[in-house]
Amino acid sequence: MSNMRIYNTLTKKVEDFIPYNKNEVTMYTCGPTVYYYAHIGNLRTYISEDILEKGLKYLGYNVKRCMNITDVGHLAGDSDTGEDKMVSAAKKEKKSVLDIAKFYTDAFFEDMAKLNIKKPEIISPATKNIPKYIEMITKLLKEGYAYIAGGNVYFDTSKYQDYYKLSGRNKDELMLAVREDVSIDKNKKNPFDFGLWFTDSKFNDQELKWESPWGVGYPGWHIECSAIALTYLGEHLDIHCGGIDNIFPHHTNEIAQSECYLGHKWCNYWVHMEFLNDKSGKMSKSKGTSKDLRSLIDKGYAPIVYRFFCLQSHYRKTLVYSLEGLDTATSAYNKLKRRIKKLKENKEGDLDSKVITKYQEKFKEAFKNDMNTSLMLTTLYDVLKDETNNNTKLYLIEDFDQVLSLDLLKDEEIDKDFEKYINEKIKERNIAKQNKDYQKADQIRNELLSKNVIIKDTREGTTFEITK
RNA sequence: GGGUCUAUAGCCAAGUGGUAAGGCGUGGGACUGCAACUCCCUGAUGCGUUGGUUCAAAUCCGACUAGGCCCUCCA
Repeated sequence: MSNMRIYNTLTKKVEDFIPYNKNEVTMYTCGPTVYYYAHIGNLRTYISEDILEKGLKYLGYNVKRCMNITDVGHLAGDSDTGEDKMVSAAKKEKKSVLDIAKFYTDAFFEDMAKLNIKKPEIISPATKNIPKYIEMITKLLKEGYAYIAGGNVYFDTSKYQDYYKLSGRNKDELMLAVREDVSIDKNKKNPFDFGLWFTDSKFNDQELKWESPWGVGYPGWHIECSAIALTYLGEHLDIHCGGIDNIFPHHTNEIAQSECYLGHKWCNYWVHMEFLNDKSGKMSKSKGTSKDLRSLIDKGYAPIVYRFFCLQSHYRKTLVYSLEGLDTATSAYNKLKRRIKKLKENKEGDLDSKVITKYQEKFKEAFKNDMNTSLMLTTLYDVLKDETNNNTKLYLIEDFDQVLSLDLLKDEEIDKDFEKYINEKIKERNIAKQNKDYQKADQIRNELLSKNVIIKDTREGTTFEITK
């Protein structure tokens, strides 16, 4: 069997994927900062990661996946508030930082569930790993990769040769403090050194602080992911995922501190997910242009349609968010479901293993081709069009849906009373039709339509479909 | 200013040197009391522009143009 091929940011090439341990894959995915609802662009990343995990499993790997929840120490950029995001959200909502974290963590996993994103088996909040940060920082200090200045501990980027490898940058050409809200920290020896532990910063208004050998304080953002990944996934990581904006500095810094701590190479494959943009560019929480899943649902779009919308595209291409795109996806998704429903209503035939193997191979090839979800969907359409019997098709659809997770075979649940009501109305309408009382017939049809029930007149009789 | 990525029909998108998949939409037809659903038919002499390599380029190389993202908040 050929290997999966995936784009690796580290080498900037599509490469064969070969895990460190034969059939075992360790996968780390940067999780959310839980100070507000995750926005849909953010969720796009998690959808792609979900496909990656499930696709690897489909190929036969055991995947161990870990995700962090950032509930502390993430510096704020919101102008002059001088607070970190968690603290400022807590103040605004008059709750404690931990309450905020709990609330939005729960909301996050609710959104994940609505999008059929599997929960990673290991989820760890930043606040639960303080001893590991301290241990790592202690070792980095001892071995000279870090230094203390102004009460804080910093990583010394000049001690790590490959610091700019992931981002392809050049130290001399980076601009300092490009964003207005970034001020230059005079404690640093090199401008791109980064904080490992703070006891004194402009974000001193922290609710959560911990004892450490360097005083009471809180960890820097970057150490969190390294420590959690090392704790739960070991010294050799196969895949590290995240949004493309994390390449620099977050992932760059993770590599630096982890490899200096370990003394050897840490992670082989860095996989970055592109953005969901609107016509003006990036949508983000801080720009105020973000939308969360709730707002899509309010507009009448099903979460699963958003997943479908994302899968039509490729994870390494920016996808433009638009109502037109969502409408197109809704229409395509509903049509797809209807075709599958027809198959279910007419189950027949013996499973044709030859056909099954043929399409499974095609589906795998699509996934192995740098996770080409668009081609995976095309394979699904190929199955629907094939000459084979319905049971074989249904078998393949169910098989593919292990990865796609589009609820392809799921039936809408209908309330029994509602169903009875609809059937009565249909009977009433058919009588009206027989009497050529079309006004009444249309009136009933519109009435049902207003309740999201679509009437379908077929040769075999009248049926209905519930939308949403 | 530097880095990095992208550019195929109205939208999403395949294509990895051999003569432009697929999905949605649009238009036409069948069906229908009219619709909806379904079914059939329908679209790029063309792949941002421009040079080059080659028997052959959307695919490789160069230049240019446009756009995204990053340069210590973000997925």
